[in-house]
Amino acid sequence: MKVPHISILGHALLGLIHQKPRSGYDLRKIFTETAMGSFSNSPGAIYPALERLEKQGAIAGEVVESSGLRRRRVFRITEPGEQEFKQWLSKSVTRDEVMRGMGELMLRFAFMEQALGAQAAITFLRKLRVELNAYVPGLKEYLQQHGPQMPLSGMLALDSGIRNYETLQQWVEYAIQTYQSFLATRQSSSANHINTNRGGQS
Amino acid sequence: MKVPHISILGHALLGLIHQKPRSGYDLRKIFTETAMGSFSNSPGAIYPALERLEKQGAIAGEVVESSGLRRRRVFRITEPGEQEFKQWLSKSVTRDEVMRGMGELMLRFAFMEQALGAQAAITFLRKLRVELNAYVPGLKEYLQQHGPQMPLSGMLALDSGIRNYETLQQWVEYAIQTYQSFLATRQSSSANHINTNRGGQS
DNA sequence: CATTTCATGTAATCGGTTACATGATTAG
DNA sequence: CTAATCATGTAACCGATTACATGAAATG
Repeated sequence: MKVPHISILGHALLGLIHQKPRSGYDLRKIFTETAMGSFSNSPGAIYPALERLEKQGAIAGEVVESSGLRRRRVFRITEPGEQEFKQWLSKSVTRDEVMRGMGELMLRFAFMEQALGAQAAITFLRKLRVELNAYVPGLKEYLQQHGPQMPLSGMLALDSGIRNYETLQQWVEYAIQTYQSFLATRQSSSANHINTNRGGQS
Repeated sequence: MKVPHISILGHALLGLIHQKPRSGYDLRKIFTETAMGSFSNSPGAIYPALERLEKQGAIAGEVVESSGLRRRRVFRITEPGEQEFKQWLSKSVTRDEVMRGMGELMLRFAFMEQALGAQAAITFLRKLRVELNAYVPGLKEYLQQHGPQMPLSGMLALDSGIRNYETLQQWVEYAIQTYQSFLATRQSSSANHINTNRGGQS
């Protein structure tokens, strides 16, 4: 009921549990073995985080004694948890978030399609494009003005950050196009015979 | 004397104070107004961090009553502090650091030239190049293998991360070349007139 | 004279790190 | 039988966030 605040790690866990029920050990493995390695895989981070989510009613754990293995607590997402998760995903892209680093934004995006659909992902990308276009020129201007008075390594470090944002701008264009042709392909099974799925959300 | 551990924020503060003596307010302004906006500018983060550094003997504060303004505590770096700072800068680039994100690595690099000289910066970049070249192919392979089974947004998010690393690889090449011609220019006040870049080392 | 800016702090809380503890099950 | 892996926890510590407090000097 009461969902006071959930950390980034908490939302990562929530998102993975939203995909399908998982145990703490499953989640740890994901953080150690997949590309989600930026999150802590330490039990001292994950188990307390799961406890908090459970206490908040966002997930529910059930002890499972599957075939020989040690008892596992498998968590599934609850209704309030799913609501909170979707609300988190629905948050608009702010300039501030873009400035402080893309970590949480990318996490949101990565979960977005499954939970909210492709259209939401496109909307997200469009807003991200707007914010990037508004933010990046100022960064470049800052480099041009202050660069010459900075030590070379400072200037280069700043340049690296700017290059990352420019790469991100290119990626956003690519991602939008990818999604649009993805949607086009989906709905163009109409023409004359198959019509695989008529009622995807538009 | 005892320097048990210093956080990233602590090292950022230490580096800025190493450049020249600064007050807490100066440091806060840097974090709010310059491109170092990824660090917390909140007094509840900075003043306690400064206290810790002072207690550890890495910096020393002196109250200054300059012309009309309110009293300020201006911190300067101490000998042990400078030693610790340079040791931190001298840490080698590890695969693990590269994987968990470039934040601290870039901070180190940004301060490196002033504190350790251009040669150290080049050495750092070369090691970073090695680690990137060792890490990135695995990421791309991971995407190729698992991408098709991932939701599109997950795949794109991973692609964004890979693009960032590729951009970083390009940046490293650029940065190495920039430093090499910088050094060449410096030492070429010998020949007879211009000789802009003779011998980058290969 | 009131508001803004300069400047430094403190207290509550919370989440992550590190390290340790435990016990069951499978593999060699 | 012993080691490795599966699996879940706990406790101490520490640092960051948030929000509040204070007070002096400059600005209008």
